[in-house]
Amino acid sequence: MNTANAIHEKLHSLYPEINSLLHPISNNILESSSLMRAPSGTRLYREDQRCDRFMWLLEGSVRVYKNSPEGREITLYRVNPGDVCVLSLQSLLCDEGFPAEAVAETNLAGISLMQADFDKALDLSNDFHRYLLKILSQRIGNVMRLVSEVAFQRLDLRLACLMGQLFERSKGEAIKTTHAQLARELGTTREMVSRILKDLEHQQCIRLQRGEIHLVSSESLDWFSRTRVSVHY
Amino acid sequence: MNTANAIHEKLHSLYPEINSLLHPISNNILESSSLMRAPSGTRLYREDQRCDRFMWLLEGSVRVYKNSPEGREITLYRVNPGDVCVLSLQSLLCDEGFPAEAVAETNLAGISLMQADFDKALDLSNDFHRYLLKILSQRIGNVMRLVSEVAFQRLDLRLACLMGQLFERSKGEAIKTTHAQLARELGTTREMVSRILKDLEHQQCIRLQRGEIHLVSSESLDWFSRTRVSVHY
DNA sequence: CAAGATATGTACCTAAAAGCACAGTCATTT
DNA sequence: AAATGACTGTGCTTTTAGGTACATATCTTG
Repeated sequence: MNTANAIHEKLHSLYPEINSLLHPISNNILESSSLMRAPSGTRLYREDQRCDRFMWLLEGSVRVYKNSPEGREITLYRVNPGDVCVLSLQSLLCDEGFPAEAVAETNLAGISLMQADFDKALDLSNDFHRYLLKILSQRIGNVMRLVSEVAFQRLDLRLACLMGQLFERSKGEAIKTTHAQLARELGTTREMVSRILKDLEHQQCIRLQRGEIHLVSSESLDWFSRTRVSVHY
Repeated sequence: MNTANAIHEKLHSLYPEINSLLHPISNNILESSSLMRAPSGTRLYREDQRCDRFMWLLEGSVRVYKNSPEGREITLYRVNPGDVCVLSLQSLLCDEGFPAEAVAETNLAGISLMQADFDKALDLSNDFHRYLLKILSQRIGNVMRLVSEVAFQRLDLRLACLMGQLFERSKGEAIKTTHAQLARELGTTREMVSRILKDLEHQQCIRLQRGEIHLVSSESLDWFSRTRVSVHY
């Protein structure tokens, strides 16, 4: 396939750290792969849908979440560049449909393999399936952490922790998001988020503006989220 | 190792369905494996502990759960015969400790491999690592379902659903358990379970006795738990 | 059987989360 | 600048879950 070289280069430039891992198999994989692109907002999977392709994300970010009957949502995790899409794996390996929904948060680029090619790649390289096992294991650990957070942690702590992570990511720059978006992360309602944020503002942790949240005191914010473990992002 | 044949026979007699899967590798694996036994109640892993062995369960059942700071617990899933211990995998593959606790609910028997032997087995058989990928994928799907249940479902529904599964298992025979045990399944308190059960008794779904719960009307019970998906057991 | 230990029932209270209703506020488009 | 739509703030109510504190019941074991 004539795009193989381009993909190859992209992969290697973006993820030097997995170069060595991929090296022995990349040529074989890429020969039968194709570059996929999808615009921001694309619904990649719906609940219980089957899927017949294996996806390896190169660029962008995918949000994987669950819906509630009442119309709420909770984010389970994100797929970031270098990550394999755990969900497509499940669909390929088990005979079950998809256990969640997935949507592109940004424009995406990725490698896509047909089932047969995926099988071939899997058999070709020990490093490749070892990589998959590792990704899956990590994911499972994170989802298990999420269970215990949802079951045992108060909402204000979970929100404070989430913001702590976002601020860490942005290096203290203002977070650009809405209350409704944060609610969809945590599986709660917009009102609850508004209330808690207002509270945190009164406590001099943050400053609120339409569409963004500014960090005022990371110490005060940490006061809440300490003892918490990373799940989101 | 001289126990290899015994293990081999046990494996094949207990799990004829995975015979074909194991066949090409079982001899290689079993040569370096050892049969492990543990009495009911053994704590197999503690949170954040590392582990250096790969476990394959032959007999018994392991409960994997999380603790809350307030002393509550929630069951994440169970490891049943034929299942590989996902947790030990994570510990072996990632550099992280264990994300949960695990305890033997019954007497256990299983195959145990040292890290090096596990690696060898992994490289030897495509079927073996494919099997692992499948188990991990299924597990992840179940844990994701659990997240959405905990986040979105009312406690009485979750409890009714859990009992529905237990009664299905027991074919309608009385469930032998205590309210406190059920609370530990669901991540709630004993009092809540007592209250909800009493409620269900008043609604002619069940009949309560010390240490056991009798099914009165599976229809009434289903009235609650319909639309739910299996997570426990 | 007496004495623990374990299991259950429940009245009462508090707190967390959600739901509702609506009033503002800001930004973009026409 | 008026209109529209997205976003935010908040008072009020209700629901759900949890916590306390006992009372009672049932098992087990010496």
